[in-house]
Amino acid sequence: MPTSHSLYEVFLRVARLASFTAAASSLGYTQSAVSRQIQTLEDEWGTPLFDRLPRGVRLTEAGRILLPHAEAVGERLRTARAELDALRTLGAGRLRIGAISTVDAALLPRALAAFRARHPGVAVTRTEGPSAKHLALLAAGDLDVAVVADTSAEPPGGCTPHHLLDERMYVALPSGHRLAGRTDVRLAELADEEWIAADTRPEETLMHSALAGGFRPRTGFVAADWIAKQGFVAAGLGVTLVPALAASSTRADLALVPLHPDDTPRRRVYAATPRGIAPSPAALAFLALLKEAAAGLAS
Amino acid sequence: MPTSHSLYEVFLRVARLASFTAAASSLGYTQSAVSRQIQTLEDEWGTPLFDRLPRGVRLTEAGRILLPHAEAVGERLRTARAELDALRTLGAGRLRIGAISTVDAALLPRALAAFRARHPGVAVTRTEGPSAKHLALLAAGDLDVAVVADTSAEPPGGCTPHHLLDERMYVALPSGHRLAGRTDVRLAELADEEWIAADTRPEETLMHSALAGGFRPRTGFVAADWIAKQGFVAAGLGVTLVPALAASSTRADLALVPLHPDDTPRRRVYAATPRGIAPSPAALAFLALLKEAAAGLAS
DNA sequence: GCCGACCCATGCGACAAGCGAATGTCTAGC
DNA sequence: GCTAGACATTCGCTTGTCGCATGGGTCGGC
Repeated sequence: MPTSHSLYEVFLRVARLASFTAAASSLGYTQSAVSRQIQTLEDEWGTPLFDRLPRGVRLTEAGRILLPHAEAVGERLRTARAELDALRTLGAGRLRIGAISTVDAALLPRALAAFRARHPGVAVTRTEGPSAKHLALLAAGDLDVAVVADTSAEPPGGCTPHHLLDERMYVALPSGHRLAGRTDVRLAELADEEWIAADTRPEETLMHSALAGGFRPRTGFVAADWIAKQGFVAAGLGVTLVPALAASSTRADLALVPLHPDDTPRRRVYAATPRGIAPSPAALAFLALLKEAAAGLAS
Repeated sequence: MPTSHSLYEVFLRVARLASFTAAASSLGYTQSAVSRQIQTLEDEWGTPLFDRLPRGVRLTEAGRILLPHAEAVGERLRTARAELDALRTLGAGRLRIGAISTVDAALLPRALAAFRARHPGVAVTRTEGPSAKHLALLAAGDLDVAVVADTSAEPPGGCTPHHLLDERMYVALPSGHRLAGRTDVRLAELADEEWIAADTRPEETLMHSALAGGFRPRTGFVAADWIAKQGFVAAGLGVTLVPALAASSTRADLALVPLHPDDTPRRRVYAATPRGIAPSPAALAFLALLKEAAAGLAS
């Protein structure tokens, strides 16, 4: 409720105390102020609300009709205040998260578990998909937080990035591959391989950061799904890139060889929030937990 | 609803139109006024309610929470307005009537019937009893209209009188009484009779206006109820006064002889309303119907 | 790539509303 | 009749609110 009492609060107090003077001192006003506030209210409603008696006031018929409505209004505003307080203290509200699938291995579940434990009142929804789609949803206001990686060189237009971690990249090879035992590998050594990628255009895939070095992969099969990619590689149909976050959840019959650090920059994984508008309390809290989880994974 | 739009109406309009500028022109304000009104509201609630976008505004989480409450408040006030309008046009409200029993013969029923026919929405309650009791109820605010007669000399303190009619008085005699056939009768001729009255003190009874002439009645049996009085008179136990309004509902074995006009002033029957406070619309309408009914009876 | 259109925020001056203090008016009770 | 209590009213003054004009920012067209 507003700190300066509304006309209806004054009305309710006067009705309860049956006196302008008592209501005034009870609300910290002078009697003349209350007198004029009630008069204002009576002008607004076009009818007297109180009978003025020599020993105080009494509700008129019209005032008696208005009374329950004024009480209901006050009650409504009090309820709204309570709900907004709950929102502020993360006892209520909603949080719409979008994330790319590779962060689902450990980063996102960890942050989500912590968030739900601390703020069970917040309704969390989560969507999965590529980075570009989530950034678009974010800009349209249909998402509160997006956890994405810079796959293409696009800067986060319309979004504020919050860096989480840089992850190195691995190459997934069939277990019998000639390079399977290496401690690291250069892209040049893989120039003859066929690559399993999510898109025919390498700019749209995990390869994009490698393109700067002049490397042009030969795209073989196209598979967006993670399981499918692994299947193709295991069957000896090609090789593919694996970000570090997904390394722990690769099938056992694949060999993961780290890419040489000079060949490709680490992939930046970050959370994005809409730019220009203040993140909700829930989004801020979730961001903090994400950074915590990222720090835990990096160590 | 107030003619100057409340902050909540502005809030609702902005939420609906998703634009300060559109809401402003829609409400007859300038954009800056709406901007600052929303800002005031946000200060009051301690949280932003709208995200400012380049192409308008959008509700924040907090605004989305507040929205249904603001709508409910507006709806409540609209309902209250409708009910007060109904009260003004006599489509609702209540009317508490008090009346002495003699007006129940014709005056009150006639007015009541007309009132209920015209204003069926008004809840009418009615109490019966002596004039003094009703005037007290009126002053205490427990009655809207009292239909009374000036039995004792008391002036209507704290009440505004509305004259209805002056009625002449009759003497009720046993049918075999020596004066039963007269066209009128003087009090002096009844000096030896025993009087049936509502009280041992003649000042409190119908006799009071006759006391001014020096007449001192001999009070016999005391009976407040009208049926009882008639019974005593019919049994030859005394005589009693009958006001004109009750004349038509006397039992057939009594003789009614008009009192000589010089002996007693006509009894004033009037409706009283609380003094100093405005009568409700229902009370005013009922007063008018009472006067109509009184005029009809007088003719 | 620059410019104009659109939208919201803000500074400014003017006006009106709201406040407190003091005074007036009415009623009840002694 | 006079005092006490309660609401109405008057008077200055503070405060808030409005309209107008301006500034900052983004989006779309040339």
